[in-house]
Amino acid sequence: MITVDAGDTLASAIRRRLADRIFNGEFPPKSKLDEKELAAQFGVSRTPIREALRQLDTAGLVEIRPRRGAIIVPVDKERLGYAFEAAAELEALAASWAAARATLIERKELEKFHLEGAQAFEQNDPERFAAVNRHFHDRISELARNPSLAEAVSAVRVQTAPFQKAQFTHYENMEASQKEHEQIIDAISFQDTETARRLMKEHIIRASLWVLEEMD
Amino acid sequence: MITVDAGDTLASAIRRRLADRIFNGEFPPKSKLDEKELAAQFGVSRTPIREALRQLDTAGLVEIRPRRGAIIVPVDKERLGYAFEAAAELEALAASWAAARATLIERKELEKFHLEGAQAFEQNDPERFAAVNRHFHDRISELARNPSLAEAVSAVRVQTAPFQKAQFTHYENMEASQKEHEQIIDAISFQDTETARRLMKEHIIRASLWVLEEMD
DNA sequence: TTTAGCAATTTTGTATACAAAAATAAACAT
DNA sequence: ATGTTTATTTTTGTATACAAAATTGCTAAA
Repeated sequence: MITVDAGDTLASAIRRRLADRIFNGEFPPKSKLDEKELAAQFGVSRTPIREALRQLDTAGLVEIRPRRGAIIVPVDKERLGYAFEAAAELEALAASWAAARATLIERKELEKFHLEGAQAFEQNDPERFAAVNRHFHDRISELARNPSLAEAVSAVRVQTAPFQKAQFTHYENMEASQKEHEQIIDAISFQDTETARRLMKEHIIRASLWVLEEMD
Repeated sequence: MITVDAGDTLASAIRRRLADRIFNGEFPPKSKLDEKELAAQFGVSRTPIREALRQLDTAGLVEIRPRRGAIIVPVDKERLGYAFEAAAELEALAASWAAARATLIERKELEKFHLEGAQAFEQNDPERFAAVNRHFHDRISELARNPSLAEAVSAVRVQTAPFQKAQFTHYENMEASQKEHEQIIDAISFQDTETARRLMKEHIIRASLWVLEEMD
């Protein structure tokens, strides 16, 4: 049974819950999302389930084919490669704009993420490191001060998100990622837009290669 | 009354129809989309209308606030500026990738758009010129050979599309746009990725300035 | 054993019904 | 006239009902 706080609807609460579960990789790709089953699971009728599924469809998280129901969108290696390639460019752009547009205080505050990452790294806590990593990238999208770009970045990340979790189980990856974050923060701090752009692009491509490597 | 061809659903047909009408600026910003009224208009029940509206919401074309209905998303000048800024970068990226990745034949076929544009220009047909313009940009997104980038481009264009129609009513704009297209096609033809990128960025920024100028 | 065809079952898509919140109108006081 | 409270109407959100397509399972023929 799902509960919904005032001023919100069942459908949107369910949409968020489902999105979270999909991000966490709870549903294997191609697995079917049965409306009646989900309705029973959430303790509601099919109506809000259907509305949630339709929204997840246009958001790119599930795929609905007419009269054949919704399935978790199957992201094959090729498609994932495209998503990473695009993400590298978009986030690189965000980093360069962040370097140019964030205030000195905001740039300084990025150090916070570096410190939190260092902690997670020292405690060898990949779960937490992944969370810090996500927040770091989100923050840079914000600091780029362009909502349209931020939306584009997060739309692309929808594709890659379910796969990024695993990459930090390798100790070396956490270490390398942490170092790269430090350099990126430096570039942004000193408003070195071109270096920020280049480092972010390299950073994401490197992470992409790790993820794709795992998929063989 | 709406008709729906086999293998499709009312909801998705309605979604497309509504999207078209919104793109064409048929609904003024902030105008309310009444479910019952739309249902009567299309000759269907509220159910497919609601599903269509929810999808248009996540696509960014309308805004639904809980229990207060759907309105045409009000794109103010500031928001539009952000969208154009992002569009310039994304389409510039697409142009550079198209220059690098399209086949010789595909690159040659871009001339077709230039010819069609020239016709529309000579006949002083802004409507048709705008259509050719759209197809030209779409084609370049395709030739960039990255579906994720193509999606990002079209998502951003959702914001700007309703405003782009007007820009070619000015004869000079058509002329300038046509010349710029020619240069961009040349750069792509010769796989000059950096020139393609720069020209496309300038091209879109110039068009953006025209549109924003009109809004005072 | 496999495959083709058909009936039964399940699942989706749409319509309708009803409950609850929001918008509107009406009555009243200031 | 203006503003405030209450009653009425309208609109949205969710549940349920029903029709139609898709899936499943069965039977029988090759």
